[in-house]
Amino acid sequence: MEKEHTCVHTNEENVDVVKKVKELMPDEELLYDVAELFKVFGDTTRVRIICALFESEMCVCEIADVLNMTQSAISHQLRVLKQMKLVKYRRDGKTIYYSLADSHIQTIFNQAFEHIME
Amino acid sequence: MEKEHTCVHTNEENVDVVKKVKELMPDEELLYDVAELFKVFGDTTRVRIICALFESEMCVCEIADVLNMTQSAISHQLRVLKQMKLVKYRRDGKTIYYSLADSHIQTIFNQAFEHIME
DNA sequence: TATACATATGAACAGATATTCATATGTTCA
DNA sequence: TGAACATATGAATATCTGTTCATATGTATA
Repeated sequence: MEKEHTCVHTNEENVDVVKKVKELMPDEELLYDVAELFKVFGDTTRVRIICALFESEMCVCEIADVLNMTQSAISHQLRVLKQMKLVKYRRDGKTIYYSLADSHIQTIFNQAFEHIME
Repeated sequence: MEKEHTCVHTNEENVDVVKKVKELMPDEELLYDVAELFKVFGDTTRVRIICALFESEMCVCEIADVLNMTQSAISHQLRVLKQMKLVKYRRDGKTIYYSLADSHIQTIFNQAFEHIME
């Protein structure tokens, strides 16, 4: 059984609008994943890490230096970025170099910058 | 005075990398604003609202119906979207119709979908 | 193999945030 | 003007999340 409508409005002619939009909505799972992805972008530290990596691949301690933050804090955030497949890494001796994994990221950020500029 | 370096690494030849990236980083304020914008996208309810509005302008109660949520919850989130200038609205009698304010939003979401699809 | 270096991780605390409930504001129409 | 409808909002609560601190893991070198 359906939940009752929130207003009279949707009980009349516009029922089809609601119905149509419901049908056109992407899968719940995809919507959830999108929100999860943006959640990762929704933190100043991670945004700064990503913007730093736009310029050059770097090791954890270099990133920490650029952002003037703790190695631990950076490492925790890199883990999040790694889980989301937003960064990749390569090992060179003791050092691990991180870089961006995906070209979509740049596009997304550019659009975000443009939205803010307006 | 500068904070000490996190590792030996950055005390040697790569100091310039750190220095160069530091210079190229966007302003702190812009980075903060970007994070704030993505924070807004980082919630399932708001993502669902936005995706619903991709299809058609709707009033608050219609959105509530589409998402099967409380009018109050939707109204709170619309306020957030309004503050970020992501939605605009028009009044028609008692009813207020919301729609998306910006074409960048669609681009950002499309790129996000593409990233997830991979 | 012992030591130093680079990175990762677990637990804990503090701060942020989404929903609910109750109610206020604003609009239409009889 | 009063009743009904549509939307907005304040306070409270429960949940989530980022940093710190301590420490563990992994690698190179003397």
